[in-house]
Amino acid sequence: MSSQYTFTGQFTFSIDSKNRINIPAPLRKQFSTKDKKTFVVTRGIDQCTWIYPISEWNFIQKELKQLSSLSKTNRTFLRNHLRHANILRFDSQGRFVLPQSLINYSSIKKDVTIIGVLNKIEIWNPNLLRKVDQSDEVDDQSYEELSERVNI
Amino acid sequence: MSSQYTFTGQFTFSIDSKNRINIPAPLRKQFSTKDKKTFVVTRGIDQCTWIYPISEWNFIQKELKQLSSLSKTNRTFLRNHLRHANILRFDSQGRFVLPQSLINYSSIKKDVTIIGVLNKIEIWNPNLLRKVDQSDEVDDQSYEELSERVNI
DNA sequence: TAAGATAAGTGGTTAATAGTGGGTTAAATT
DNA sequence: AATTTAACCCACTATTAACCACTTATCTTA
Repeated sequence: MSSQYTFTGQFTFSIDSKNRINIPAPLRKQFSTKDKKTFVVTRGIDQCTWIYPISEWNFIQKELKQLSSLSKTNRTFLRNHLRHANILRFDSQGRFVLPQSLINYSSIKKDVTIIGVLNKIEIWNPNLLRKVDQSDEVDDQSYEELSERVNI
Repeated sequence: MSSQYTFTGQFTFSIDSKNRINIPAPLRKQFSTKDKKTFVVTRGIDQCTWIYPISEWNFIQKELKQLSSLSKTNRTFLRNHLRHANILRFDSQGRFVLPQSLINYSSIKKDVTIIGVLNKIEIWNPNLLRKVDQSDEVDDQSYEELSERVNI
């Protein structure tokens, strides 16, 4: 089964004094009525914030339940990327408040770069994104192996 | 399965003060009704802009959806391909506005050369295209390899 | 071949929407 | 009860997209 969501594009917005971030209209428009403006924000694997429409998130959760907690990699992954998950909705203007913990994790200051990556949306500090672009870090071997079994 | 689109030909148009570019009528006419004037513009591999009819792009997307974001290689690849992709429609005059980021990437000034390349359309700065034309001439080895796989 | 008709390319104006800021009220927490 | 937090509402501005209009080119037909 494949996702209904096909987020693409890049947008530069700003976070306001009340820690609200606007979801770019082209992405927001894709939200299906059944998802009722509801989504999950959580830590990305890189130093960014991930946003999943709730139906996508439910699908991922089902996948993750298959993972055995005996593996250290699995435990670490589940710890780092599930416990920071917040279920949120965007307001009538299309905004939501980004939790302080994720602002810290993503090093968000004033400007944010928002990009669509198929079934999820990423929120970046523009400077960090630039850096990651250029670096050629070596893949984490454990995650590489995990990637062959789970599709998130 | 193979594409319904067979774009061919070369056209020289201009981009207007509002960054609009006209899709040449012979190419535009090929758009099927189901694609509803919708297409994706994104970075080409060379220093140009690529246009895919939405149904063509959906093929590509289906492939991309197979890639797990647990792999760093995949994440970087997906990000950099998807964030420059814009879903657009042409207006009642057959034009669309080329996003500023792609104008920069393709070094578009005033004139553009638009060429049909089977299932996609390319938009070039005419001067760059000339340069690439000349430098690409003798790469016999690559063509040799290609000849073993494709029969044209 | 000439003239009219149709389509294509280009330019500009207006109306709608998106992004942003701030204030007010309701809810929750201590 | 007081303070903080979150949801809701209103408003301003800039950008964008829809609309209208004109000119040039191409096609058709007498």
